[in-house]
Amino acid sequence: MFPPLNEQMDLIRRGVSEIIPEDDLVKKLEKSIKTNTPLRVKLGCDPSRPDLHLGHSVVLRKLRQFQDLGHQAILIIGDFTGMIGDPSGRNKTRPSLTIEETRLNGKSYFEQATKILATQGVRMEYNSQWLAKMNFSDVVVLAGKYTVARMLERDDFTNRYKAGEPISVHEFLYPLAQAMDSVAIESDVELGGTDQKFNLLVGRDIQREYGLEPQVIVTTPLLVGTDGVEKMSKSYDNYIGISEPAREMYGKTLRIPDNLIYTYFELASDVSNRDLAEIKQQLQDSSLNPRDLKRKLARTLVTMYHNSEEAQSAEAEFDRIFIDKEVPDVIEDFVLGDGVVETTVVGLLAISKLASSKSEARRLIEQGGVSINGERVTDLNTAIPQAKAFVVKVGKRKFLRIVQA
RNA sequence: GGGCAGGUAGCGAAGUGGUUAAACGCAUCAGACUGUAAAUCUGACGGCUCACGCCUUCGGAGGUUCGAAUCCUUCCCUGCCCA
Repeated sequence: MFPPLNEQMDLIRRGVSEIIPEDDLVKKLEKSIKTNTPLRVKLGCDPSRPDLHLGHSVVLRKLRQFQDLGHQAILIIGDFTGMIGDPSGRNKTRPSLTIEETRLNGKSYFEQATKILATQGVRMEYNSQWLAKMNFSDVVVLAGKYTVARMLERDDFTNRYKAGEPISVHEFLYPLAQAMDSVAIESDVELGGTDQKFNLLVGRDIQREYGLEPQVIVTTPLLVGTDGVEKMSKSYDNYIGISEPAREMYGKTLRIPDNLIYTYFELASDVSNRDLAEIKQQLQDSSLNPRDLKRKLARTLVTMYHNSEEAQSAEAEFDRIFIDKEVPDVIEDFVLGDGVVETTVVGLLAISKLASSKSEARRLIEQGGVSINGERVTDLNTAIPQAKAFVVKVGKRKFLRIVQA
């Protein structure tokens, strides 16, 4: 039923940052093969941000590999923890979510995750199932199993503490709550990004405290965002969402810095190791224009999350707009109603939301960022054309067809 | 409980009575250059106005003053130290 140990280890090791401890994983796999029992592989999901991007895909793809090897994937939707808020400290007061919201987000998360996972084999659990049932004495007992000094080992806490930034007491409860998830489902392996290492390790300790065999932790590298600096994250707006339209996905991919090309192929795509080596070679000896590799990457990603026809069409569209400087084949319409009294382009940009205010609209025109039917608007007083329909372009890639009623 | 230091635009950070819509950096946006990218350069970066200008901002609320981000009162929040 299960592939041989070496084969499993080869696949699991690929593209991971750390396996802690690797020996234990070997033992667990051996036992799994011997007893013909799949390992329970856990991945925690934060339902407060239900939009998955390529950064999430790295660890999800790792989970998928475990599935492919015959193991049991368990997605934990952190609805309980999501209700309390986020401990990362970066987003100060994230509004607490209601049960309904977390459920909804959890569902959406699952739907997106199944673009990567093998749907039929996934088990999904909401952690409120067990966390919400704990009473205060349960929590006290749990909290008694860990020390403040050990909590402060976490990078995030240490840094904030040294920087004099606030750390709320309940934040210490997060790793513990997450650890209880591992206790509840008796996970054999827990996956996470490298930034989750501390939390995952706490899971081992707490499982041991509750008389369980500690889970093995497998961390995957954090994918750098399209800015080439920060980790990919929605709050930095440097992400490529896996549910984005093909054209968005294609365009965003083509805009990543060159030095990310290899990493994206390695962590976010399915290209074989041999192809990876070739790509690395081509990037090093410049035998191929990086642009061509980037186009290949973009096609690959769009194909993964959509299909090859969409990828072709996205590429054609991109060339049309940015190379041939033409108008996209599909442009959203904006209907100017009868009651609208706007007569200048400035007003038009503002009401059509192409600019956030009239001031910004003026700014855009002054800086040469606005054109109508391909002609750059240079005068702030330019009136709206009389034509029934015309195309307004703002910046490099915002288009809108204005239709006059 | 006591003492001290703070809360300024998306972020970081100047500014301690008028010439400050508020230096500077980052981020962002537009333009040039390119490969569409990076790097670089230029410009913009609260709102309303063609413009002179006007209006709203410096944790909240009051107050002093011709005039406050800057002074006073009070409330809220954060960090540090002492107990």
